[in-house]
Amino acid sequence: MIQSVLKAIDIMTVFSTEEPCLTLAQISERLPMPKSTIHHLLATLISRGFIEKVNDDSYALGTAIVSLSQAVRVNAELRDRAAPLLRELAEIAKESVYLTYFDGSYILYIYAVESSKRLMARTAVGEQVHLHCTANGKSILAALSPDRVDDIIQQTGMPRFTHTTLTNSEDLHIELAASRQRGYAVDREEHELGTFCLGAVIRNAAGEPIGGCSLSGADESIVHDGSNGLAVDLLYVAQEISRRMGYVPATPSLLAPKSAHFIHH
Amino acid sequence: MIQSVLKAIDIMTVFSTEEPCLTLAQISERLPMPKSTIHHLLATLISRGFIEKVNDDSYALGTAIVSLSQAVRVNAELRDRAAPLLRELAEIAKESVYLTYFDGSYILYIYAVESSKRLMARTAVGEQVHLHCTANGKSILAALSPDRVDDIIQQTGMPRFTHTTLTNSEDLHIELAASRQRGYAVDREEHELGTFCLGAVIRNAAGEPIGGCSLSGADESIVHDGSNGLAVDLLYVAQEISRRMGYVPATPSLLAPKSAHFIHH
DNA sequence: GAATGCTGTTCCATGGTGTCGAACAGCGTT
DNA sequence: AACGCTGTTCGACACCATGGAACAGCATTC
Repeated sequence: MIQSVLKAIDIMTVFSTEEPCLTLAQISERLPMPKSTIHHLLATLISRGFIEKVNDDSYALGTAIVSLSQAVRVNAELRDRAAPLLRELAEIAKESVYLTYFDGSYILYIYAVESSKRLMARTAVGEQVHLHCTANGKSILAALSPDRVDDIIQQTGMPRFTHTTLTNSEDLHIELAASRQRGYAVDREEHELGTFCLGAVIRNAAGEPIGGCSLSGADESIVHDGSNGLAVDLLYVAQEISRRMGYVPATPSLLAPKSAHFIHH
Repeated sequence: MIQSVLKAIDIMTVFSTEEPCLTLAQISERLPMPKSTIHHLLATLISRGFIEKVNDDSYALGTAIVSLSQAVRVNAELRDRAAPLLRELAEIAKESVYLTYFDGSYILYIYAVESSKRLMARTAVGEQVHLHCTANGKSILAALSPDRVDDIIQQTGMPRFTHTTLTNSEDLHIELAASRQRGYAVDREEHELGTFCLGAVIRNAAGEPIGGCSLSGADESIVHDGSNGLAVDLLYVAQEISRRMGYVPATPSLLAPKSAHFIHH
């Protein structure tokens, strides 16, 4: 463990969306390091564009980080294979589409096609979210063993976000059984009021769940069973992404996209 | 300059979209450091999620970088203010919309609403591109002094990407004059064959150009003057983003969105 | 207007620690 | 069984990161 590198990383992780700009004094009161040490590290990070100075008296994360994230493994291997399919799905559904990566305990949003109906300013890409409260997360949990599910919720907890959030293990397991039967998971404002989602799991060559994709809308109708063919299209896309990741289904599915718009790649 | 931090950064920047996974041996042959040093640094970066191991014998950039990029200044200050407007624009135009940040020499793509017409898998977000060959870049150059333009092209050069790329200063200055008159810039497959763009500049409170936004399509009709109201809508959006960044126009513009769909915020 | 509190920045001696060669271990190939 | 190739661990030396203290720039204050 190289201490100066750890310190440099600690400095970078002090910045947040809420506080993108910090002065040296603010950084030093959040970290147990003397100002001079922080100053040395900041100068080093500035030289490589990881930190930038704003207004001569405060610091912020620099653009080099945005460029770097292009080369992150999940972006190159998962996102870039999934993106064209997700854009098609978004167009057909006329709703926002999200792609997430499962890191073992949480999901990380790695791609979004955001419709104009989505009013929130901040894009979800880069956000880390619990599994129990999203369609994406529940589609992944439904693909894991019950023991594994219990391990994860013990580790991360099941915090409440809205009045519909599932907050105990029993309810979650019932919901996961329903998701397995349907083939996809549903989120009825469980993470965010005014957001309803359908989510489907994505698997790798070993058959393990590695992420999910979801359709997200502000209208409850999106989660009504069979009210439209959105779920079928979502499942087709998730299956096709899995196939591109090397997954070979045990029982070959004949699932075809409902929408005639789908180009077969 | 803390050397171990510089080395850690050098290691991270060895990874690319083309080679997201590298073995220790591959890293060491690209960098003038002994394997053991690289190994120590990798272990440190792994402990914070900046690097991850894949398949027990190779390394890749980890997901912590994706999360970090959420807190990068331009994302928090520019992207999050512009995103809702850009999503509306994309919906009205039915084309891809891009937001770029001007770092002084290049533009960096920081947000995209990608339409299903865009076939390329990789999203542009995170990519750094020259100014002279994109609508976004030219709208920024058109807002700078001729001297500043010359400085930039001397520094970065004017590499050719397609047969329509402008590759000499004279042509560029003529084109920039036309852009100034129109109020927006045009890219006729100058960066990528099959991609036509309209670009408009975004300014900060001091009136300086800080970036641009663009409409991008695969069809040449998008750049035909007045063939549709897309340019007007684009200019409205760019102006509104500038306003949100604190810009107060010297001569108050009465520019209103042509499209009746536009919600006035 | 001098003094005070705050910034960010620089200096410098000390000892902790990053460095790098060499040795080790785990595989697949020859 | 010996070899070449991985990634990994060890250890001693020299370097350099460290952090206190001093400096400088700038408002605010008395």
